[in-house]
Amino acid sequence: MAKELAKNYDPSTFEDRIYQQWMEKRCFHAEVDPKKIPYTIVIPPPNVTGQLHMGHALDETLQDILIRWKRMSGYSALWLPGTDHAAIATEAKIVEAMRKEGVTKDDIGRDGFMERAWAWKEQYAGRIDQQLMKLGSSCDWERERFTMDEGCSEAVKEVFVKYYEKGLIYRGERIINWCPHCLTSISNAEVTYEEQDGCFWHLRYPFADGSGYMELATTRPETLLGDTAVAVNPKDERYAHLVGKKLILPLVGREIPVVADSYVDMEFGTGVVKITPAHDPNDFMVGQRHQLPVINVMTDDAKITEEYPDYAGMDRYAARKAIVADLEKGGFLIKTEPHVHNVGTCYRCGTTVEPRVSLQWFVKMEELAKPAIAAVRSGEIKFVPERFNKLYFNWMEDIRDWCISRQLWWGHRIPAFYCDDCGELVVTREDSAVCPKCGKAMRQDPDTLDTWFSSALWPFSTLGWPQNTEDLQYFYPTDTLVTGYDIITFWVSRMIVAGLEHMDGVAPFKTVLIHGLVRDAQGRKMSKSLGNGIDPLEVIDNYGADALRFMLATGNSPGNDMRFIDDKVKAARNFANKLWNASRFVMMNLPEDFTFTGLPQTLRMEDQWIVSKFNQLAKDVNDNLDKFELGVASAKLYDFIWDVYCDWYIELTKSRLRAGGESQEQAQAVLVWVLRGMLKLLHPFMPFITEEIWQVLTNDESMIMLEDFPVYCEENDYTKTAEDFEKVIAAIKAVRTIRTELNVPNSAKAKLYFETLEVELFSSCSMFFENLVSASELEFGQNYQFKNAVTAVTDVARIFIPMEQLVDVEKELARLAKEEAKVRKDIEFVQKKLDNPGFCEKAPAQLIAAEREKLAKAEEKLAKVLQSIASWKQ
RNA sequence: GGGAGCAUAGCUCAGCUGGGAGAGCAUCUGCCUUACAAGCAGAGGGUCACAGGUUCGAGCCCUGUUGUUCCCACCA
Repeated sequence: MAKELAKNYDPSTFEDRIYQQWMEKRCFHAEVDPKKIPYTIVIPPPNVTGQLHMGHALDETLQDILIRWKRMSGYSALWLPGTDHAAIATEAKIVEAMRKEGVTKDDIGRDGFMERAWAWKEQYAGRIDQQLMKLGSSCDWERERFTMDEGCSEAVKEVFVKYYEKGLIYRGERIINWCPHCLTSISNAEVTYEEQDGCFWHLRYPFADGSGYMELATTRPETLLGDTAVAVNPKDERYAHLVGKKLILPLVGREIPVVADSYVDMEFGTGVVKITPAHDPNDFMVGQRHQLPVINVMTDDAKITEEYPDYAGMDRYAARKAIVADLEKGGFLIKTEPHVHNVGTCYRCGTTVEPRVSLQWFVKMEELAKPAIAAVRSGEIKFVPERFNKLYFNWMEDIRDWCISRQLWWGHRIPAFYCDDCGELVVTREDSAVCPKCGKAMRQDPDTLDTWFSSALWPFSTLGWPQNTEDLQYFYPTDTLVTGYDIITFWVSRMIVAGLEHMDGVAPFKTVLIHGLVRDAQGRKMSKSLGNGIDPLEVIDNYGADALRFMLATGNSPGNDMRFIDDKVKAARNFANKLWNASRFVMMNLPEDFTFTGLPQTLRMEDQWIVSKFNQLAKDVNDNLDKFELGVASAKLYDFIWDVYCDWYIELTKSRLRAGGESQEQAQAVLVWVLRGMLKLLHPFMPFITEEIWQVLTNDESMIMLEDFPVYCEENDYTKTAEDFEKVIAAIKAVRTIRTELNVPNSAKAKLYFETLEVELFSSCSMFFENLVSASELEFGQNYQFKNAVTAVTDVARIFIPMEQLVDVEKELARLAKEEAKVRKDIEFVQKKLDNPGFCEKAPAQLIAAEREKLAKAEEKLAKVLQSIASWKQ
């Protein structure tokens, strides 16, 4: 062989080189694998919160495994990378433009905005690229450049205008969280709730007709100024007769109605709620349902407006005091009691958030959601695992209109223009607009769109839509989406909606593979504030990309969270090391001029056994990948490579490799055949090491990445021989156990005496007993009578190992007694089952037959054990 | 308050449509057996959270309980 594997497995010596080769040979590009059957995979956008480094590694790994598998299986696999590469690019462009115009962060009024934006651009995006590379992700780089193009913005404008023209987008009032200190709106995620001590003021609101009053309680008496109704539950019999009556609002004197709304909790307080649509999100919704006026009583900095001279200019807390005092004076206050409640505060300055009505853009979701629900219900789109359907349906069936405007400085700007003179509104694809009424230049809406608005378009916007490109026609719909369950509602559902709406009712993908989150060793979410995030690049430096990939793919099931535990990566690295050394062993035992020509014409029993086992493995791996059971597939590979190939087959061939002649050549060919197959099956999971070994092993221009993926094939099925050979393995194990238990050193050879009907089988395998259990010789006979021999018993054989000097009679009898008890327990168990008439009547015939066979075997074994015991007692 | 997940060996987790509980790590015992001590050969270790139910048969299906995590909505 011209090349050799290094003595030690050190991924850092070849991972970068291998990746460069993939790039140079353009393995990631479509032309390598002509468009036969499209198979595209989607990747989720990197979340801008920037906490999911390891989450990314998981996404990328799972996708890449599927892609490599599909590609090797003869499909054209393509990975369209994340949208927010585009978002990040957009952000950076905006920042750049602002810099040019001399806009500073003071002008923007946002903490560290510039810094953050640039940090993302320069570090975050860059790190993602680095990570993709180090993980060996088979991303199509040319396509990625495309997503970073302006095409996305065009798609966004197109969709916005289309929705608007169809009446699916509207501008409306909505309650948002407003920070009176920072003078900005803040998103729900930026509100932190904390428990605060407050009061519960019980008030009475008199009826307009003077017929008494209604009692209610509030924690925010100052909002009374904006009350426009009082609500009770429609089922509440206490108040049913009062619905529709008018009340006089204390201190203000305004007439307000009593309305019935199911939002009211009958059990809580008096069951009566004052409704202040302008200053409470729930009240706002009640107000909408009952067409109540919205009366804003506060200014931007949370002071009472001019409309209420008595309190004008007072801070909300000062106003609260004044109003409570006035209520008491007027006899409207019944009582005050202490009350602890959750109050939203601004995460930045800690100021209590004031809900505030403002004009926002919305997408009407109800109609759009219907086909999206149907697509999942009909099975056109499948969630894996299926239980995530529920999450999706819960969200979609209870959907609210989607507020898409954000008061942020980055992102796609809303393509709406206002005329400052006449108030005219124009929505257009153009970058500027002139007022159609007064001909003046119009002002663009300063708000930007929710990130998910553009992300929702991702499956087609990245393919060139709204142009009807060749790529779009060919690659839409994509095939599989791989993402975490935490963004099903944000992203997945909206992609489905947008896909159906804009692509003639064709859903954007067929399968959504949902994975869990990667948590830290204590099971906590990785987060910046906790500082418990683990950097995948560091892990790769320590253990190699293959180890990280394998660890992420194995040992967990779809949709469940996993903990990141260093020892698990170490175990994966050890596995890689095992494969490395096994490969090295095989290559060391090949002649200089070895050429691989497939399996030899004739196969010995152990060859048929391994070939048959491998055949089954190929089937299992494919089947499980088909079901997206990546964890099962990788576990099967692990077991086969470590236990079957390394610990058994290689050991079995060692003597043949020394023997020379035909047997040696056969063994070499089979070793290489199985090794090549294993490497291919493992390649999606551990791309670097398999590629490196492959190239050294084949020593030609081929790349494993472009090889065909092994599949089950009929002619490699030797189930019968394999079963026979398992009997030999069982016997070897039995002898081994005994020798180890008795602490017999390997150097102590002993003759083995077999009592069995399978003389031919065992005698043909005598070599294995010599090599693996230090047998000096095998002898076959009947009714052996040994005074000082231990007995290894299997279903089909009794094997005597005479070693007088080493054997303690008492101990051996104890051991045999234990064995007897075990077998008897087995027999009893099966017997009980077979004695049960219900079992025999109702269980499948196949199972009953299997149980009978089991019983027969156990009884045979028992007889053998008893025989041994008897011989000792003589 | 609504919904969902999880509960299996000391630890981390598998266990696919119900047919005698598995892996890795850790522990114990032997091995430097010429690919591998990041290894080899063995061993011990589980009332599958608890209580009922369905079934010939339940870790798996149903009901309830407890603990735990997450998502959504948040109490005037």
